[in-house]
Amino acid sequence: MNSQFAVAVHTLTALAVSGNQRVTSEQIGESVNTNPSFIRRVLKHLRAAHLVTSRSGVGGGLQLTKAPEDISLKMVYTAMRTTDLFPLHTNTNPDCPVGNNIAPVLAHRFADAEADMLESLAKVSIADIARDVLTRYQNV
Amino acid sequence: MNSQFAVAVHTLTALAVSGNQRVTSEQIGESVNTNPSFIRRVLKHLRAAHLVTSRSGVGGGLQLTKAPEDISLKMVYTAMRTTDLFPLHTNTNPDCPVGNNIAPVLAHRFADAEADMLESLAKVSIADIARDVLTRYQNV
DNA sequence: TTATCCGTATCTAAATTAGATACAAAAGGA
DNA sequence: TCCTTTTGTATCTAATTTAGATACGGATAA
Repeated sequence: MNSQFAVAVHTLTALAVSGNQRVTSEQIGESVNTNPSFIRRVLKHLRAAHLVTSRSGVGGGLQLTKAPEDISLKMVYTAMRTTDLFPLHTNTNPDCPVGNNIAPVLAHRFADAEADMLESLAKVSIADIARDVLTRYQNV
Repeated sequence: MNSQFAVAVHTLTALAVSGNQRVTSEQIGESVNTNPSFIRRVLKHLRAAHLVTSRSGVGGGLQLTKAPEDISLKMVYTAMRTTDLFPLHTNTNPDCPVGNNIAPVLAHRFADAEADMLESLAKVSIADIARDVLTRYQNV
């Protein structure tokens, strides 16, 4: 169960809710209920995608590089993505008409489905998530 | 790498290409390049979804229950699905506004994205895959 | 100079995945 | 009736993935 995409969204949402205050990976870890090291491993991807910046030392921590409205879940998914959404089987039999040709056919169709999924994620921003979370919080 | 969805599509495509002839799990296993037992584990899901029937003994094997045009990749995905497309992290901190409310918010948004992905898969049938495979085969 | 905090590496335990084998039961043919 | 084929399922193992845990050098500010 690879929950890193969910953890990444959680992290960015926590940053959004915190306004412009710096937040440490330890604080995020407390909210996610995991260790700071795991959070920092997730942050590695978010930093590479220029969604957050981080600073060492006293008063350091994390900050969003853009407004929450300008960070879509598509950006987050793309940043965190390490494997295919629909993994292919490999080493199919080249002596079989199906085995020899199925891989590129599936790759193409699966890519289409993944692209459609990304379009769906593109419509949701971290600001949307933060608003949903805060609305739920205030209604309890 | 959970390739069972790909293997399931491969299996159904092989059945479609074989017309109405019965095919054994050993033959499918040769095409996929895996052991018959694994194929039969995949078939368990396809049988439960009424996409194939199987018969023991001499001349036994597998058969589609519908025309390939009437089997969508959405049906196959749904049949094979055992885990969420976007796994959630659990045990988030209930004392944090974000930790206490993020799970249902993400579940809702992720479900939307998964539904859009399924709509995409619904547009592709096993007949489409079989046609693509045979076209590729004949053009080599 | 000291206390934080990040970035990264490493180790471990748990879970998942698929390969391999085995065998009872079903089903058809001799 | 007996034999062969094939399924359905169980079990075991090895490889891989995932996340928890710890550690530590380097950056940063007080």
